[in-house]
Amino acid sequence: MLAKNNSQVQILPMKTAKKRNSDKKITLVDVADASGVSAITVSRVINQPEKVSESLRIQVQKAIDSLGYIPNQHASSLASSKSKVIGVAIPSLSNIVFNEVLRGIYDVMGAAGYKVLLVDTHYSPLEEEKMVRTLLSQSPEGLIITGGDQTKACQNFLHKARIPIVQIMELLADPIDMNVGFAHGRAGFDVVKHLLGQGYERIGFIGARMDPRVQQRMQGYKLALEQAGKFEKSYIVTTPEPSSIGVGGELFKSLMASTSGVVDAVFCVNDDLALGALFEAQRMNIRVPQDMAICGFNDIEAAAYVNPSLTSVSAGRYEMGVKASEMIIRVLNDKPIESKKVDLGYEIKKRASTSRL
Amino acid sequence: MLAKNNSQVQILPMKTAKKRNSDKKITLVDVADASGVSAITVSRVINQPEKVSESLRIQVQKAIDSLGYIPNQHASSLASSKSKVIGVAIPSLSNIVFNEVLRGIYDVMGAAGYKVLLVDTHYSPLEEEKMVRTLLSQSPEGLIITGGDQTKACQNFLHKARIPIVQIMELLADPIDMNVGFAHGRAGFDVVKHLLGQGYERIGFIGARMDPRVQQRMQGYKLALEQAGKFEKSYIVTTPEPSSIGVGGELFKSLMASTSGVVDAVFCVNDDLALGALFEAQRMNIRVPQDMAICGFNDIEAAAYVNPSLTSVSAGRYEMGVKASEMIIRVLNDKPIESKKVDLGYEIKKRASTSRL
DNA sequence: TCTGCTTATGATAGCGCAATCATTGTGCTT
DNA sequence: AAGCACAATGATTGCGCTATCATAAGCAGA
Repeated sequence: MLAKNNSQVQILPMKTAKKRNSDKKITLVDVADASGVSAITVSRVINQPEKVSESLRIQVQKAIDSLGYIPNQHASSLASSKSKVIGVAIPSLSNIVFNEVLRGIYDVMGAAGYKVLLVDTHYSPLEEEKMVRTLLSQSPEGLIITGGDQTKACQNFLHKARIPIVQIMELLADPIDMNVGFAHGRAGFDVVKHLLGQGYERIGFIGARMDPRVQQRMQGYKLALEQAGKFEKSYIVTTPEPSSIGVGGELFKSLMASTSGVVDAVFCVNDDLALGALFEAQRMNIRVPQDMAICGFNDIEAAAYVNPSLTSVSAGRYEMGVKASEMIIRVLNDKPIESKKVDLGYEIKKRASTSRL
Repeated sequence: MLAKNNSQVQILPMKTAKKRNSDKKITLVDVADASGVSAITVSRVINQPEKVSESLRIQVQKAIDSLGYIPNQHASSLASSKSKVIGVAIPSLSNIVFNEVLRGIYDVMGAAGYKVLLVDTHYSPLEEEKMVRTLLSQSPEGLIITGGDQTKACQNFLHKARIPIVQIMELLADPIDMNVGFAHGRAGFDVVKHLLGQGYERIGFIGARMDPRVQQRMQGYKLALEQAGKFEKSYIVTTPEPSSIGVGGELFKSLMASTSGVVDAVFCVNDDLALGALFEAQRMNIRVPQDMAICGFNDIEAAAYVNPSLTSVSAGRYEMGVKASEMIIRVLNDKPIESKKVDLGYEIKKRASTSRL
């Protein structure tokens, strides 16, 4: 640091130092200078190459490559008010259910040139409000959020944002904007009907986390059993903890204990719990499906392969991500969408674990 | 502050029109006007509240709330060259292994006020290069990327970025900056040693996707068997397809067929494959562990609960995300880090599926 | 009373880019 | 040859915010 005379004009120690003093960030103007054109032309080469003559385009591209120029998205977004960002809020990163949804979102959004800013709300509306603020501060062009459990303030922000928003997972009576999901309550109802149809009589319920979707499934379960005159409150075992295979096993044990083993079927609100129950049943030497039916939810891959294979409710989660993304993109491109509400439906995959007939 | 006749004191057209014409976006200046202070003061209330007197702070905060002001991060980042964004590149969203890592990253980064911009490279260095450009264009303050398989151009970009970068998952001889992972080769080696120690003699290998980490595990497998004089090329079955339980079952079947069933143990490069093999073995009436040992990798939750429980290699994936994040944050705060390379180690969880003794 | 110091607030400029409008050049029509 | 349309390129401006420096006000010590 010897020759710090003034600041600028100092001669570099070695003439050889041809390589750029690669310290400061390279900007559009640097590229423009290097290729002898104006800044705006460089901008065009990047964003609307068809508007620049081929010779210039190549010339500029060469400068871009050799300088290793990477555009500053913040400046670009600020100037153009286009961020190419889509915000996504999910309640849990660990819940594999959202993986599939995310895959759908990333596949479609990625292909359309959008970045995805993903936040985790930890199943908390307050956290969600905070996260939505974070998302909105990035001026996203669209938003995908989970469920309809937003705080009042959050709803306000969302309405004000004036961007396409899709609420996913469940069907909402009064969506903020668009909505893609399926009817969890009905699915729970149908599961019980299926179990009853297979001749099971005393159907238990195992739930964890108890988020709004899970509650809806439970309501469906309850309704079906009440209609059949077979509802028994003590057959329900739940925990606010996050669900897991381990928790499923524990809840199954405690259900068996508290009901003296009279229960002959369990509806588990997701496949983790169901696998836990199944494995635990095996350890307890309870035969599935002869003495005990077990039904899960989500139809994760293991359900089809475990022995006995596990009945579960399948609901195109990947498609949900795809659909939500497509709707946003259509709106952004001023194309019409068929409907603001999309019911993706579900299917009960009837497998060995509930098949006594 | 009185004499500001010029711009301030104008009377609103309608006394009644109290509610903002909520159309245009609300900016810092709007808040400043509404609360009768300068823009910079509003900025301070948001970013360095301790520098503003309490009375003003409250006054401004009130205006912020009532207007529903949300700062524009692009403008902020542009002006301050601080984005509060951390870029993360993983090779696959569907692979649950990365879920745990991501959780670690989100937990730490979220708590420290950083946003996470997550991209999926689909196990392709070319795709990764593109994605890294995308990440860099957001001027992230740090980067977490997977493995060491970057293209030359990508490495260039990364070096030029002059931000803290952590390469995760595997241990690298020559990391770009920092590195957190564990030795996959050694883990594969140790698995085979364990199987040999249990008296298994003809140890097969099942692999899918065959990314660099998987290759390393395979090398370890090979080395250990060669040292024992028991390596048999035909015992290796792999596919470039992504791994899944289904694929695991298929590969197991084809291994059994091609080796006429002489193999008495399989090392599966991950737990999906191992579960697939296990379930398939059950269907084929092959007794595990008596006639066949099965070992997985990653130690997903199911491994501990399935019957028989599955031996697997556990490797603190959540901790990997946490550690990588913490290192970046330390560097960003000019705090020293113990080492640029961190070996998180691994542990073979010895369970029933490989226990013949 | 003045100096000097600290704290609270403001004015100005500029971050890097694209929207907008202006300018130039080219070929075509009449 | 004049007029015109259109394509290719450039100059200027401002997006919304913060860094930087300037200013005002308050107060201790002499």
